[in-house]
Parts: sequence; C-alpha cells; structure tokens
Amino acid sequence: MNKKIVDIARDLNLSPSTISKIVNNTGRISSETRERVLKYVKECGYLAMSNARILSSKKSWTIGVIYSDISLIGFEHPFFSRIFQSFKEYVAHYGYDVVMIVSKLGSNVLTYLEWCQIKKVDGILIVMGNINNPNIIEVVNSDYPCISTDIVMPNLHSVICDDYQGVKIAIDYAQNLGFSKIMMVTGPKTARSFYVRTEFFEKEMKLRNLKYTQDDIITTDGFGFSSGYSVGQDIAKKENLPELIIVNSDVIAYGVIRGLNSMNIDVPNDISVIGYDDIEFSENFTPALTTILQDTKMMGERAAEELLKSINLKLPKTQKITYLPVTLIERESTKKKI
Amino acid sequence: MNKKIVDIARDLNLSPSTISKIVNNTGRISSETRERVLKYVKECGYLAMSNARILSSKKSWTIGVIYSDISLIGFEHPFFSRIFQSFKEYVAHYGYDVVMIVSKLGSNVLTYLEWCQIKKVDGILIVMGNINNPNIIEVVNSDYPCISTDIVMPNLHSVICDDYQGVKIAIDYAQNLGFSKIMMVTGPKTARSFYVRTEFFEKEMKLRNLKYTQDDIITTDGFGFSSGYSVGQDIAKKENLPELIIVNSDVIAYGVIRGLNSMNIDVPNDISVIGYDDIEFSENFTPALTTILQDTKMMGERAAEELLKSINLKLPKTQKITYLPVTLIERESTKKKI
DNA sequence: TTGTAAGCGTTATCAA
DNA sequence: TTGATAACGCTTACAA
Repeated sequence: MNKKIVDIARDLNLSPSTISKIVNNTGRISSETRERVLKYVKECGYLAMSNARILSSKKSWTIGVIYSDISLIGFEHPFFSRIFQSFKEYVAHYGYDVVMIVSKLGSNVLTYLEWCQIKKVDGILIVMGNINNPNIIEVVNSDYPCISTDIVMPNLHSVICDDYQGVKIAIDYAQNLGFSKIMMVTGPKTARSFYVRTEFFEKEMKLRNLKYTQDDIITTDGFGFSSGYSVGQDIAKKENLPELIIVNSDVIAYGVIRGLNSMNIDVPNDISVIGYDDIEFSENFTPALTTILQDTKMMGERAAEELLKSINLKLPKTQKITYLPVTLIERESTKKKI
Repeated sequence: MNKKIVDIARDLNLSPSTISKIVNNTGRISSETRERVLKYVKECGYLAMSNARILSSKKSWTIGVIYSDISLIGFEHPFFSRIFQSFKEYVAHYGYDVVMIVSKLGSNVLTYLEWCQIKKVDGILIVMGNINNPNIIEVVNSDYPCISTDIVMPNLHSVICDDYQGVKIAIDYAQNLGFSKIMMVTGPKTARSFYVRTEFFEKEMKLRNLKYTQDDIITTDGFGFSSGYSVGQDIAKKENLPELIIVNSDVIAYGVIRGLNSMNIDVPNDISVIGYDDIEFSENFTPALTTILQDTKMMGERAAEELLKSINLKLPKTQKITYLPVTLIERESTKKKI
C-alpha cells in the first residue's frame, strides 16, 4: 500500500499540514525541512490522492469536455478531434486532467451543468456544440469558466478561425486565377461557420462588384460526402456554369467534385474547386484539394491557454471571440483561367 | 448552493446514512421512507458529490484511457477514435466516466500506474499502445482491470479483429478474381496487427500452394501516405509485377496506389489493390478502395462490455483474446482478371 | 516555521 | 428498518 500523507508525516516527525504545504509549494517552510521532506517524498513515491484533494480544496484540476453534442458528428471527425488532442496536451502540461462530459450517467440523466457540479470541474471546453441545446446554454451562463472552439454565443469566449479572412483569401485567389463567376457551397446553416461564411461571401462579392445571385449560394442538406455529391450534380445541370466553387468543408468538397465528375465535368479543367479545413486527406484526394487551412493545433492550444487564464483570473463572463488566421493551401483542384 | 446529503437528511428527519442507502439502492429500507426520500431528492435535484463518494468508497466509477502512447498516431486517427467513441458511450450507460490518462501532470512526471492510483480508477482501456513501453507493461501487470483494443500481451485481455480471417478473406477474394501473383505491403512490424498479418499471409500462401518470395512482403517505414507512396514506386520497378497487392492499412494503400500511378501503373487495370480498415475516406478515394472492414463500433462496445465484466468479477488476470469478425468491402480498386 | 484541529461530503460498520 | 460514528486522505485557518 502506498503511504498517505499522515504516514510520511509520522515517519519524518512532522505534521501532515507541513507536508501538504511543502508538496503544494504553499506557506513558508524552512528550506531545511523542505528539502528533507521532498527527498523522502521522492523516495517513497508519495502522491496525493486526487479525490481527497479535490474534496478538501476548491480546485479539482479537472476540465470537462463537451464533444458529441451534435450526434451527427462524433469523435471521428478529424477536424475536431485534432483540436481536442492539442487542447489536452496543453492543459496536461499545467496539471489538468480532461474528462468527457456525458449526459446520461448510469440510470440518471444529468444536465451538463449537473455533471460539472458533481465533478467540481474547474472549467469547460466546448469542442463543438449546438447553440440551441438548453444544456449548453445553461452551462455557458453558469459560473463555470468556458471556452468554445466552435459555437459563438453571449457570455462565451470562443477561439475560432477568422472566417471573414478565409472567404476573402478564397475570393482573392479566385480573382488572381482570373475568375469572376464564383459560387459558394455551404453546409447546414445551423453550424455557425457555414452560416457566416455565406454572409461574408455576399459581402465580399458585392464589395468587389462581382455578380452573383442567390442561386450561386447552395446549402447542402448534410455534413457528408453524399450531400456534396448531389449538389455537384445539380450544379452540373445549370445552364450557366461557374468558373470556381468555394465549398465550406473539405468533405463536402470531395462530394461536389465527384458529383461534377459524374456529369462529365472535370475539376480543375472545367471548374476549379476550393475546399475548407484542410483535413488530412485533402492532400491525397484526386485532384489534391486546394483548401483553406484552419490550424487545429493552434486552436486547441489557444483555447487551452485562454481557458486556463479565465480559470485563474475568475473574471466575469462576457462574449469574446479570438480569431486565428487561416491560410490557403494551393493544390490541384484549382487552375488558372486560360 | 446545492443541498448536501446532511441537508436533505435533516429536512426529512432522517440520518445521512439512510439517505445514502436509498440513493445507492443498498441496504434494507422500508418502501415507505424510500419513496418519501426519493421524491424529495428529485425535488431538490440532489446529486452526490463525486469526489466525496470516491474518497469514502472503493469505487470511482472512472475508467482511465491510454491513447496517445505512440506519439506518431494521435486522436486524429479515425480508426482508433471511433473505437474510443463507441467505448465511451457504452460505459457511460453503466455510469462510468472516462478520463484520459496522461503521463505528465503539471510539474511531475507520472507513470500510467501512478496516475491510476491517485485517480483510483476502476479499470483501464488501452486504445492503442506500445508493448515495449514499461509504463504499459507495469499497468497491465498491476491489479487494475485492463482491456486493450490494440496490443496483445501476457496478462492482458484484448478485443481485436480476426487478422487471420482478414488475410484469408483477402486471399480468397484475390483467387476468385483469378489472381495468384499476390503481394503484401505492411506497416511497421512494431504494431502487432502489421506483424501478424504477414505471418498469416505466408501461412495461407503456402497452404494454397501460391508462390511468393520474401520480396513479395514489403514493410513500409511509417504509418502514412508517403510511406506507401515510395513502396508503390518500388513495386512498379520490379521486373515481375504482382497482380494484386494486399496493403494492411487503408492510408498506406492510398499511398501505394498513387506511387504506382506515378509510374504509370493503373489500379485496378494493371494491378488490383486491397486495403485494410475501411476508414471513412476509402469510399471516396479514387479508385474507391476495396478493403477489409474492421467494425470499430463493435470493438469499442465489446471492449467496454468485457472491461466492465472484469471490473465486477475481479478475476485473476490472464491473457485472453476476443476475436471479432471482419468483412471484405468490394469497391473499385480490384478487378477480375481478364 | 511548524502544529492542531476542523472541515470537505460521502459511505460503511455497528448498534439500537 | 434506522441511526451513530468512524473512516476516507487531504487542505486550511488558526494557534503556538
């Protein structure tokens, strides 16, 4: 059996509180006994039991993670899982554990907030969520520090990529290629990013005096390949084909391209396509996908940094958005106008 | 502030222990007071604090997860993240939380075992790991119930797909297509599955009197696309081309195919290729990849089921392997011999 | 600088 | 069937 704090206190002829202070680097202790204790602690491999610590202190060193709120997309989504991965590594470095928040625990159904309460989490990461979910709203408006890498709402700090910049870059690039007939294909507007990018698209097209109609902005009915596929086929049927399509998700872009192909339209020779995200596979797709890279590693780290900051500072909650830059990765699905 | 167990005991003129018994469904209580308590508990939304429970009881209702043991592959790997996802859902149903095990927590570096001890986990899931990692070995040989969905070693129960069946199915299929010149490309042999599949390949080829040499089994130097790519190019240079290649990972198979393509060899017209895993993208690759499907959802669920079983039964640890069936998904990277 | 003692919120063991 | 009471292992005022 491992020694407990009382054991090592007894062994050293000191009191448990002294040990505690030394181990936690708190209070004033003579460097003499500090060293003596530290040495012995190392020898015994003494480690404080997590639950006892949490029970008797305010901090739990635990961060709850809301992930699969939208059941349509789970852990397998490479975009979000990379954010999570990088977040986890960052906070671990500062001593935090990461626990998945679930809403049904055994027989009782818990709200996210209830779960956070019984676990006494120090903070919450919303990797992705649904702004209409009452559970999410409740958590965001609670006293728990929260950070989001997806949704944006009042009282919430979000770390997201700059969608306006992304859209601008894409259109810039399209123009440099010599195109003016540009379309946008977006995913379900219930997702914030899909929604705002169409707004920005319209704004920028107007600013640049590029013609477009509402028919040039198509919303898919889902997040996957097949949704893109049927949209690709629809586009192929238009009398007036676009020169370039900006698709707001790589996965959907794959579908659009294949849908186009199925109607004998070649990418990039007939139409150029730009994706969004730069997930791992885009490099290996045929044609390799030109796309807007969102740096998921940076998102995770930045979210972690901001969350830890607000845990330590305990500031009042307000809405805040931290924008991260995006970059265009040029590959083979786009081609200069000839 | 939420009520604690003493509060609701006082309110109801009962003792905390009685409340505890009722909430935990333990001990004998008159159905009269049971109902009264349950009603009031629901009203107040009383929920027991997790840490206090863990401290005073044996169980933590927590399962530790070892994931990124091999730093080369992280959460973004769709194969493993899906297993994790399905595992998590299963155990949540039985009241278990899932925490990521990390080896550096703040300033001190912990072994996996130490981490499990301070967290008092009830069991451990090894989603993927390295059998040579002393941390893993220590955990597996400890008293903690463990389950693995990847590695196989003494004292460990593993839930994995039947690699022998997979290889057999692949060769069966190749023969049905009319081929006998079959190669295998495998990933680094440090990964169990990559290793055993080559063993099974040799065994089956012999059994069927199919000719092959050691040159027909190629090991890549990595897990990714590019490793496959260079192998694909190497194969293209052979004087005696194979008719079909079994590649033990979809991702590597993508690379092999593109490497072949780069040397003007078409798949499937010149050579057929079978992958392994059936990750999400294989359907959308060009050509759509014929592959051996490993049912990750089932793996996660089965692993969860087996782990909970051994948590509850506390049997002595022995090596055990639960094999799950695989199936071949026929797509466009393979073609009948003409 | 160190020690005492009272919590933290449950569960578990006995008694009643 | 219910209730005292002692753990569980640590932190933290406060006292010495």
